[in-house]
Amino acid sequence: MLKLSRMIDYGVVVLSQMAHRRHNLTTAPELAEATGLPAPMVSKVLKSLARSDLVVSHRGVHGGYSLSCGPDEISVAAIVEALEGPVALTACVEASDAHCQVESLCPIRGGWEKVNDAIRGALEAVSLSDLIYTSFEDLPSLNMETSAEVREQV
Amino acid sequence: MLKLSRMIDYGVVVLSQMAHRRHNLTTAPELAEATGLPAPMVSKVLKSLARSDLVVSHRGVHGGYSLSCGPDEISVAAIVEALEGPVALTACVEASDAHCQVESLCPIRGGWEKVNDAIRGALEAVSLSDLIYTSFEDLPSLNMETSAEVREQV
DNA sequence: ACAAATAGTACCATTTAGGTACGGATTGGA
DNA sequence: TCCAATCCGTACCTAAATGGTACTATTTGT
Repeated sequence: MLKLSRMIDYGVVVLSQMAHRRHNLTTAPELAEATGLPAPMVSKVLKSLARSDLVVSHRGVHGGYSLSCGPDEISVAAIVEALEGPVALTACVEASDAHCQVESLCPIRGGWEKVNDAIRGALEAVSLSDLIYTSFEDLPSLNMETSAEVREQV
Repeated sequence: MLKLSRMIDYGVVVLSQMAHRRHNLTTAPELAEATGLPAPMVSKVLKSLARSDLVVSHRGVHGGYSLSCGPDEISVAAIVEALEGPVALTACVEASDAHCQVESLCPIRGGWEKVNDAIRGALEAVSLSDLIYTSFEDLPSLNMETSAEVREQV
């Protein structure tokens, strides 16, 4: 579970890159170049981030994007919400409604809220800078195979 | 994000149903009938749950399934792991490896571990009984439309 | 021996996500 | 005034994951 979409992955990478150039306007192609991600994807991600005001866009000839605030003020929850909508879990099984009433015990109803809150809290507690400033040393170099595996069953 | 799969949804519903009949052996068809879920799905879910020892299976004529322990001992994390594998988030973007080194700043690497831990902790903190024993009153009745919507952008 | 149950596997169909392409809008400069 | 660089929005396509079904084998009580 929790296979977070590539969009979020991209989003974090891009935002991290921007954090290094804070307050410097950077264009989408530049960020694509710097991160090695496909340019259209970077563009797409930045648009979404701009819609949620995590980054500020400047149109026109010398336009570009810049972070709207410091990386410690951006929570992972905010990034996720910008790119995939509100953080929440499914509520109840579709067909179960009728049976909940008839059988008098589809006991779930709203119980997921607790899980939602727990997860939302967890994501809000981690900031972009938490992700960035992690020990760079002693981390195994990832190659395409391993990271693909890790991505599995997430 | 966090659109939890229907398998997990089913799993929780089935486990909840079983919790009401604790220590009573119940067959997969019975559970399907009681929950209103498609029988093959219930069967599938139970098989997975049995593989992870969340339920105990008894084969043969008067066989069936029963919970292996109390609903307060089953965490949501355990259910998720039984049905979808280990709880973890993607590590890094595939193509970024080369660039991480070359550009010297794909700063993420392992930063996700913090998020993983936070989420895993959140899921482990909520038990099946937490999901079950929630105020039944004053919960809006869900119909197929609304629950489908809720499921969106989870 | 038979029937009721779980176990396992393979398979299909639909949805969703990743990714691309294109045309429009905005702005600064030649 | 026009052009070029940039962001914006939408639509579209392909590929993979998911939801769901079917079938066969295995176990076990009567």
